[in-house]
Amino acid sequence: MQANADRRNTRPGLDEATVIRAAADLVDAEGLETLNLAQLAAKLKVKTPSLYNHVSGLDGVRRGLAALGARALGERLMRAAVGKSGAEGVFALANAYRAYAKEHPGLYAASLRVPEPDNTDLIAADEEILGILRAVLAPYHLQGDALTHAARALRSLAHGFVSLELAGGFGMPTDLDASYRASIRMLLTSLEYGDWQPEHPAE
Amino acid sequence: MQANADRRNTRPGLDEATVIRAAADLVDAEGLETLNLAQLAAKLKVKTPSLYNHVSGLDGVRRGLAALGARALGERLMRAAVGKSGAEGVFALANAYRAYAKEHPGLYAASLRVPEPDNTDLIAADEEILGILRAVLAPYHLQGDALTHAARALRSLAHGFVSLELAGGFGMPTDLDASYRASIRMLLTSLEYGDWQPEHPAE
DNA sequence: TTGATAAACTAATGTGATTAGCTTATAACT
DNA sequence: AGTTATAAGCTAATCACATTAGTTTATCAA
Repeated sequence: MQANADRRNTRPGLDEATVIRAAADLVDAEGLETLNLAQLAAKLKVKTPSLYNHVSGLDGVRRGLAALGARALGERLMRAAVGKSGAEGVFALANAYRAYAKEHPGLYAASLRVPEPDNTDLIAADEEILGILRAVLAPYHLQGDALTHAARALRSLAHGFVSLELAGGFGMPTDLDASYRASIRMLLTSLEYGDWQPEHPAE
Repeated sequence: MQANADRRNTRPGLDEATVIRAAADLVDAEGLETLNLAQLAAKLKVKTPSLYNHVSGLDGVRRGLAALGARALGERLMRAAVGKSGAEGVFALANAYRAYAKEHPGLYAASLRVPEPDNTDLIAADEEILGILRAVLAPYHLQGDALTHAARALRSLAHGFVSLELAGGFGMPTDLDASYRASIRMLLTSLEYGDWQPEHPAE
């Protein structure tokens, strides 16, 4: 029973994590939409039905990708933001967000699906991302719901920019790095200026 | 030749616009991902292969949806922004953007695909949207690339917020309308404050 | 009335997901 | 060492859907 606690399985067998990781490589290289089990099985040197021993079909793979993608993004943001505060922290966060999405476009897209209530991994990872944003914004001493509003604005801006960039939605050739920097700076200016809140903090 | 100019065709025949419109209804009701030709054909009381007389398969439908969606969004924005300027115009635009995306989630999502160079309708519609944004931001007298940066920031914020909202990406229950309003106001505050530009306008 | 055209249809093919049921390597236990 | 249960793999079959080929037929122009 507990004999297997300290030993690697010698069978060339797969497990769920391996399948999901392989799928992640595929979607980053080929796109999320064209993901299919035949290609995934071939990459793992296995026949398609064998995958069902480890994941619940194609949708199970997608659920796993969502959780993995959100977790990886969270780790990346955490690493970028640790030890930084204020404007420096916000810029570091925003740059890490964009860099991650561009390095892992398929996995990033996969993480944006509506979370099923039973996908607790995904939900937890989403909450951690939100927590990091809030932590970086903490120095601005936002009152009440203002911190939530600001965190949502920052996430929306980062996600929206990257998502439009990847979708080719910015027609013009004007430098995208400069636009992103400027966009983040606009948000920061408001936070520093402090006068954007409708219901002004009581005191 | 010109005998048909003033008369409706009595055959129950379809045309491309009718097919795309029916597809638009479907994707708004059922989602973009699950769109399929069998369902679309059934809705039009026709067998699946008959659709190929009017559109180039499923991908042709998707291309048509992208163009229709972008055009409809542009019209909506235009109607919302006409006659308004400054902060009022920006809010009207942002609210119209969000309302449109929530009323037509499938069509909105369809409009975000990477535009093929030959999809001139889509490209033109995208440019018109950008033009409306720039027009509404004109009163802020932004110099050089700053107008482009601001337009991109506004689009990114609106798209990002709505897209995350539709994807269930905001876990918390805090009022979404208030967050959206606050996010837009942050952008506006920067525009009015004016001090967010790195390369400050020369004069 | 007749012939051309376009739009519909049926039939067939291919890809991909999924399920059922069989086979066998591995690990636990004698 | 031998036995057995389990889990992981496999083949075969089914179903849904997209797409193409080839046929039929309604409409329009002569």
